[in-house]
Amino acid sequence: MEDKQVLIQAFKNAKFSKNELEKVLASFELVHFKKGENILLEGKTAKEYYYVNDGFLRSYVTDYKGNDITTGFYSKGKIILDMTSFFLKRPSDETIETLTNCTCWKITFDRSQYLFHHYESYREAGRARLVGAYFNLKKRSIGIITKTAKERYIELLQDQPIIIQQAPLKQIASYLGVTDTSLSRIRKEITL
Amino acid sequence: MEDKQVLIQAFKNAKFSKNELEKVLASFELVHFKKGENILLEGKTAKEYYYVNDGFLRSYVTDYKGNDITTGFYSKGKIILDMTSFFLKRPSDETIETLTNCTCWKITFDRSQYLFHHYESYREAGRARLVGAYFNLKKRSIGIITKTAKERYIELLQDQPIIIQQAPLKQIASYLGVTDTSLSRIRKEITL
DNA sequence: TCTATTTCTTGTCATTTGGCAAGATTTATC
DNA sequence: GATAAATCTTGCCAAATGACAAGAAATAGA
Repeated sequence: MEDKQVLIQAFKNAKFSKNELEKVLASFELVHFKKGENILLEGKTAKEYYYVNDGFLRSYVTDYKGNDITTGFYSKGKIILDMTSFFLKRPSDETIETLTNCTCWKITFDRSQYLFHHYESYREAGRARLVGAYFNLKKRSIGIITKTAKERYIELLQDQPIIIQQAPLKQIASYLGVTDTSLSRIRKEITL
Repeated sequence: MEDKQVLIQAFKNAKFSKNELEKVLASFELVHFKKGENILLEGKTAKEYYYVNDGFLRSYVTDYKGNDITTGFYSKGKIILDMTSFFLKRPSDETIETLTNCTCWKITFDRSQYLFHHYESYREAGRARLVGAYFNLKKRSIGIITKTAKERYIELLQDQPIIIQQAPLKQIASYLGVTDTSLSRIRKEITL
């Protein structure tokens, strides 16, 4: 049974009429992914975006030394959208992979674009989401500058414990901007 | 004489009709600031945004230790827009100050909002700008994680020499995420 | 021009974090 | 359940960066 609770929640702040909300919800299609699949590959252009219905995913980039840096984790209700690739139609610089079996609500660029230009509420919601993503990223980069690795880890533990629980240490480490060795020591120190 | 070259340049990729472009350009007003003025203050809500016509500015936040962290520098042609405050109507967490006498093209929220909802090209341009800002910020935070302070400094020197030339060392240092002491040493090392 | 103030440099030393490698532990596969 | 593979921990030492303070240099005001 398709329960669109995740989507309803995602748009709960948008000021849609009943009819508009239905049009928006009807624009999403449920898709399944197996653990280990890439739902977006570096170099490909994103032609859709998703909301996580169930499962756990991450996005990462490969730096000039060949290391992969995790740029985000996504759990139920989170949006999966490589904005740069999706909106600017450029090859993505990141890969998005499933860490578990997943189901996601998918919407295509064309459909999203249609909604964006025809429904004021949809574009307000979209803009707010974009701005929110920018805000979070800014907060995170200031954190990298002003806080120690330990402080950042504790903050992540408090704000998004699901990441600590589900993701492997190495991926959490690169997400926090430390080596896995260091993160292992930080963990030890904290649980003492 | 009011030469709107800066604005024309800023919207050069937008697909405006001649009439639309004129409407957009007419929405901006030239304002003057003296060196040392705050054009946005932490805690206040941004009710307008700007394009720099002439001069040099920076934005900064104050971290939990009381240090100010420079989050951006703005020279001719650059947009000055605290997105979070402007779009979400929230008190700003940053202050924007002029580092020289400045002239800027100003547009109000209400006017921008009008254009956004009435002109498809304006909202496409706005979205592209937002996505571009997100992309730059992401690139910068990945840089903080993967590169040494020296590498980041060299990169800044190549990409935006105007910042190195115009801003005081301490502000560049916090922008790069290092102490002023370290940056001073990095400079020395490079010019050897 | 002459102070006063701010900015920048430099020395010394401490702290944080990284790099590498070995071993322990957990997880996957047959 | 046994083996292989991946993940995590730990020890050792090196490199990067920070903290503090003193002095030099540049800049701003009077």
